[in-house]
Amino acid sequence: MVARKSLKGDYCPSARSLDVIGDWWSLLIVRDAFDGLTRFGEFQKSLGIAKNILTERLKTLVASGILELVPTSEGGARMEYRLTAMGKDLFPVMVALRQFGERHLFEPAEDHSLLVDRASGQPVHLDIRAQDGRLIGPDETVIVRIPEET
Amino acid sequence: MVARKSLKGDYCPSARSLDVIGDWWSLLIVRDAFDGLTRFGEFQKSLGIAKNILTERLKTLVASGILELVPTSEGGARMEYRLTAMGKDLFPVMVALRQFGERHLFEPAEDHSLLVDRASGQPVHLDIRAQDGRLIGPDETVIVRIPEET
DNA sequence: AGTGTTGGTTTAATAATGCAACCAATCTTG
DNA sequence: CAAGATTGGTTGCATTATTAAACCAACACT
Repeated sequence: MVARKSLKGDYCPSARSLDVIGDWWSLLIVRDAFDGLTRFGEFQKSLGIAKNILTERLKTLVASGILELVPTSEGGARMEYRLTAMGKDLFPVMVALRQFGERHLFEPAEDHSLLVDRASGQPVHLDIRAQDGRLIGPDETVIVRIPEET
Repeated sequence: MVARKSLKGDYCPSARSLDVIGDWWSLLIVRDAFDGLTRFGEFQKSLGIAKNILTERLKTLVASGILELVPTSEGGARMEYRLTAMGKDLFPVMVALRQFGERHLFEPAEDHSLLVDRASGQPVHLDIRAQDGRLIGPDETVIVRIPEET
């Protein structure tokens, strides 16, 4: 595996994230995991992914600490894939992707799914704010380099 | 291009988003665009991507409405790639990816970059809230199916 | 007018992906 | 508890995507 450039060493946090979950299938697997799927066969059926590819993706997701392989809750010898705490931290990524899709990738008359607060049934909101609570857009931000403290 | 399954028809908004920007390079190009890069050569140099692939990715990003090709600000005959309004709506996705990376993909002593509010110099926050302002995690949400209204 | 830069295209080699067949271990049913 | 079905893969081959390098036309600069 020489070809595809690895971003592991990149100082940009987004690039590192993409290095881990930036391929075509990984985020779809994670989405299904958020939807409650846990078994190899469930992912395979839901995504229509080739089984060897699924095997490899699950393996790297486990190796990255996003999924873990635990004994199934029914107590059998079979295993299931579950989101770790780190995996659950991908929630904002999923919500952001979902909201972008909702906003731009559906026809007005087309039906789609919606993410709602279980308690109230109302849609959830994602926003980016400054420390003082102001809503912030891309033009009001800068990227600064934090040097390691020695 | 027959092989890779298209998710265009999927009812899940996240899947549709991934269909548009879910390949390996597109989000990195978008990240660079947020960082102010506009020219073919700038992207190519920044990413180290093969030029033919960059050509194709830029073409599809333009076709999807995320980038647009406009005459360069200096007035020459050359063109530059700029984020559209739709493209700028990917900001939350970039911020979410960045924060995931900051949290999980750097050693404590390693230096990295940080996204800050230009006005205050303080880091920006991304949160997911219910309508009443409560912070919401993955387990407090459900996905509901909105049927098209007829 | 000549030279370098920009923004590509083309070609050939290599890597990733898909697909179908196969297989061992588990689970279910009689 | 044996027989068949299901689960969770692995293997090999065909197809597709990506890369690297060479090439090229249009512009910009002097």
